[in-house]
Amino acid sequence: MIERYPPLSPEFYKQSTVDVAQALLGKLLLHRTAEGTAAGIIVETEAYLWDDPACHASKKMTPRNAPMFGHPGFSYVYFTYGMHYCMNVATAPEGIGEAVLIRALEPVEGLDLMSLRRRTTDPLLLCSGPGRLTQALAIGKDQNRVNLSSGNLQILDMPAKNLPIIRTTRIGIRLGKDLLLRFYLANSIYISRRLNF
DNA sequence: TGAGTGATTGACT
DNA sequence: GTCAATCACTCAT
Repeated sequence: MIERYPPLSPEFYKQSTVDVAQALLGKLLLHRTAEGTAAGIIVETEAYLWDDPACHASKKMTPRNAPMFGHPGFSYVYFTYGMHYCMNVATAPEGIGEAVLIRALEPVEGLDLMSLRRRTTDPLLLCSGPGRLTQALAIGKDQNRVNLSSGNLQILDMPAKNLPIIRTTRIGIRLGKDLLLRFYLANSIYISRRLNF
C-alpha cells in the first residue's frame, strides 16, 4: 500500500538545502532488500551547508565526501565512530558540497524486519537516531551515492499535512553548534531528542 | 557518564 | 609508505 506513493522527483532536491531539510519532514524513506521492505516517515533532519564548519565538505572534496558535491537527490552514506552509518541526501548544484542528514524516522512498514535488525521490539528505539535508522533499514556503504528517485532506496512523496515544524540547533557536533539547522516534527514521539541545550 | 569501534584524513618520513 | 587524531553515535552502566 505504501508502494502507491511516487518517489520525489529530482526537481525536489534542487531547492535550497534548508528548504529540502524542512520539506523532507513527513516524506517516506523506503528501502527494498532481499529480506523485504522497510520504511518510515522522516521526522527529523539536519542541514549541512558548504560554509558550515560542521559540514564534511566545508574544506575540500575528498573521496569520502565526494557524494555531497555530486548530483542533488543522490545519497551520501558515511561510516563514523567505528560502528555507525549515517544517511544524507545530497543537495545544491553539482560542485557545491551540501547535504541533509536524516536523523530519525517513524517506523511504518517492515516493523518485524526492523526489530530483527535492531534486536529490539520497542518502536521508539527502532529508528530514533541517525545510526539506528540506517541499521533498521539496512543502509550501508552499498547505498552510498545512489539515486533516490529510482532504485531500491527511495524517498516517496506523501500527501502534504502541514505539520508544525520546530527549528533548533544541531546535535552531536563540535563546530557550528549555534546554527539553527535542525528540523523536526513538533508532534512526533520518534525524534532522537526533543530539546537541545 | 564513558567505553567501544574503525574508516578517513592530514602531517609526517 | 606510517602514525595519530578525529568523528554529524549508541548502549550499558
